[in-house]
Amino acid sequence: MKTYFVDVILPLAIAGTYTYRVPGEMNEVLAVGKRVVVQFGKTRVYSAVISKIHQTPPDRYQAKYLLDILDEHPVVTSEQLSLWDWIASYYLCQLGEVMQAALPSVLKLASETKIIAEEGEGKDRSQLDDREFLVMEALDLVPELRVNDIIKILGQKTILPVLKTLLDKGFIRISEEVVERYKPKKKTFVILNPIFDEPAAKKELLDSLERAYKQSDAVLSYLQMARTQEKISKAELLEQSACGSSAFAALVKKEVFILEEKVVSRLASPTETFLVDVTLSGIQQNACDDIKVGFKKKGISLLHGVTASGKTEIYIKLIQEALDRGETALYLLPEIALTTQIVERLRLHFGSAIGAYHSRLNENERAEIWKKVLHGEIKVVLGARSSVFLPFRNLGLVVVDEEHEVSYKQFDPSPRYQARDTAIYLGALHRSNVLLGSATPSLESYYNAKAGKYALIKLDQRYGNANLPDIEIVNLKAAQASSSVSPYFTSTLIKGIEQALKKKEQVILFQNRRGHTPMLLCATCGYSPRCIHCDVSLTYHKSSGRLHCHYCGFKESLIEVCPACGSTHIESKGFGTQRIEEELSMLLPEARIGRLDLDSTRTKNSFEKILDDFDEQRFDVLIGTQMVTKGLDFGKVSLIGIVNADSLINYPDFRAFERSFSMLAQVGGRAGRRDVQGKVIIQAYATTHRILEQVVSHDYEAMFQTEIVERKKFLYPPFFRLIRIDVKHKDPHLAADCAQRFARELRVHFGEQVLGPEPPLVGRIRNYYIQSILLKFSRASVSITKVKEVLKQNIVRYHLDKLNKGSRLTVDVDPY
DNA sequence: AGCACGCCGACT
DNA sequence: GTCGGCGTGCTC
Repeated sequence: MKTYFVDVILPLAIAGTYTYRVPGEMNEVLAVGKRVVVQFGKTRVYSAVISKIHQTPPDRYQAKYLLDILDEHPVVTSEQLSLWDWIASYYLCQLGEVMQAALPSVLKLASETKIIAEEGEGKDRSQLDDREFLVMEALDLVPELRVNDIIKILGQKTILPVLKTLLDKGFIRISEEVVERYKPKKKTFVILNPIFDEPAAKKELLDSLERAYKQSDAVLSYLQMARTQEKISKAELLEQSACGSSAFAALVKKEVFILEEKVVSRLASPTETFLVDVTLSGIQQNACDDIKVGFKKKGISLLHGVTASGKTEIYIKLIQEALDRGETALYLLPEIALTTQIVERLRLHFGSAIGAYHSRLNENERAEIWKKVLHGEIKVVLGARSSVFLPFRNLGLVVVDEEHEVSYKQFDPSPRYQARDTAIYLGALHRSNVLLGSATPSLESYYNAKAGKYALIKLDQRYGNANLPDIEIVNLKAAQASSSVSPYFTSTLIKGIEQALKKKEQVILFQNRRGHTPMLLCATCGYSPRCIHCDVSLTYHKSSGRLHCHYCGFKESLIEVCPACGSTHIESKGFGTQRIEEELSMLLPEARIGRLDLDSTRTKNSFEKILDDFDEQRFDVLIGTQMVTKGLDFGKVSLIGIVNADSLINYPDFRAFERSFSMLAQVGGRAGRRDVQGKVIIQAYATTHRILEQVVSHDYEAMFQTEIVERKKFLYPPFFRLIRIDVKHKDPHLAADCAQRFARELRVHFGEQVLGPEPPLVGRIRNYYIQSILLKFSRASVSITKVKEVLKQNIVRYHLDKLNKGSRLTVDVDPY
């Protein structure tokens, strides 16, 4: 018999794979992509994924045996394993971290250590001490104990020495059991015993129940329900009839009803496929044809279509065509754009073939989607960032909508992957077509398209010929004048809101800052309250009446008196959505106002609730952060107000102008859909800023041309690749020392391409001081694979150096 | 990531 | 003295 070994990926942030020996009896069922149970270290048991099967025994150590194989069929496909490999090497992270991000945690398993009394009665317990005796006594009562139970019994935390001696003396046994946490949801269904099928038998039954009112009602309700539905669940029947659970139990005992347990789906019951044919307008059809030509020529097409130009219909058409060819499709959207609106719209076309995958699903729902995609029951995935990790088969089309969205980049935790770029790689793996879509493409993608890497398709007419909104810029200086009613609102914006309300139209106000007052400042000494864990000033939140840190969540009560100088003269600087809401309700008391930001959408369905209420005009003005910019389609919005555009433009980041343009263009696009001519009012101090001018003239091309020149001049993407390395330490000096040393080390290889270290904008988060090193490599002249190889070696060496202990390194490839 | 091992302060 | 604190190093 052959002896096999397997390399497995563990769900840990550990370098490389680990090799285990396969017990002969498992040889037959071995397969790459199956989950296995392995012991790792002395006590821990994990579920790992087989990445390779071979016959080479490791020479440096004795491999442990696999404990078990969990799956009958692989749950991870070979394409997924290739994708994991690519992510780990491209984004410089561990395979195990990718696995963590990819697999729903239900498919990873929990190990539970159980303690069982060793067989063999009558052992002499007199040699045991009190603690050991207590454990044994507890084991007399229950067959097994878990570590946590023993901690409770003994009332102390370190119980392992106790267990160890018990183990050595042969009193107990330890069983590591891996528990599969995914439990299919089961429902109990009721069937009337077939012996009552005949009408005569039914009558007899009901007669016999004449005196049992509740029981007869249950039967009658059942018969009525059976007319309209195929299956009747116990819960439904009990709800419909006057029958209580004891009366019901009696019927079951008499075998009038027969119970049946069935596995049901946790996912909302899908409506059947409608197969509504999408009819595209002539312009849409042309774009669609061009996209397909682009697929043939380049494999990737970029659809640059202005807001409301009907991109979604084109996506639906292309997805339908992929399905007709027997292929599957992935439709990626940013998290906040994934509303029930869009899911329902696609469900109308694709019925049960569609599955939505996003952060609001619970773990069991995720696992269910995973399995359905794997088995081909779901053919279209509509999902956020992490849906690139699903086990697609025969993937024919990948659509990345709003491809410019920065939220496609995961920042924390590792893997710090860019889902758009990962989707492109995924597409290449499956040889599927990739379509990127946006009203304001990222400079990177647009540059790639212009350079001939992607096909470029434009759609510059709004659907149904709706006009582009009229954009006006007003100077905030006017609001600062003494005669003004408010420092935040110009009279132009206030009048605009009043007019819209008069016409029963709706208004969206955009302020890219949550909270109430971002900064409090003592007018006497200049003191401002800061977070005790991070280097940021605290934001006042009116709802809680406290000061919040937006980085670590720290909260502190509001100060009335300056703790530094005792002055009571404390001024507020800056303003967030809460302040705008407050101010507006004073200026226009009759307006009904709603707010959409991270704070108002904390609870499960609040996001959808606010949007629904707004859509049904239960309030007139929606104030929000960038959440309001995403793919929402409200027919009655005629005015969009940007409360302060400077805060966007002045953000210290090389993408600030690009991001400002797309945000403003996107918010603006919410105005005047369908039949209303939209208006956008932008308030700013820097009214002549070129970005604002480009927004007014809806001139993406001009924005692209000016920005791309800057990017080239200052060595930024798309011409240069960036890698950001953060060195973190609890001690500020050691953070600086470690970073300096590492930068010096890197300069040996990369010279001038290494910038820094320097403290980032927020120099301390959660009590860790940060120093950033930035690497810039020319795309044209540097092999990034080689760079990453060298970088990897240096990172390994960094961790070996004793001088660096206590510090942490994070690497962010293509940072945003 | 855990968890053992090891070395140090503060209490039954 | 031991308990339990955290720092360090290893896991096929």
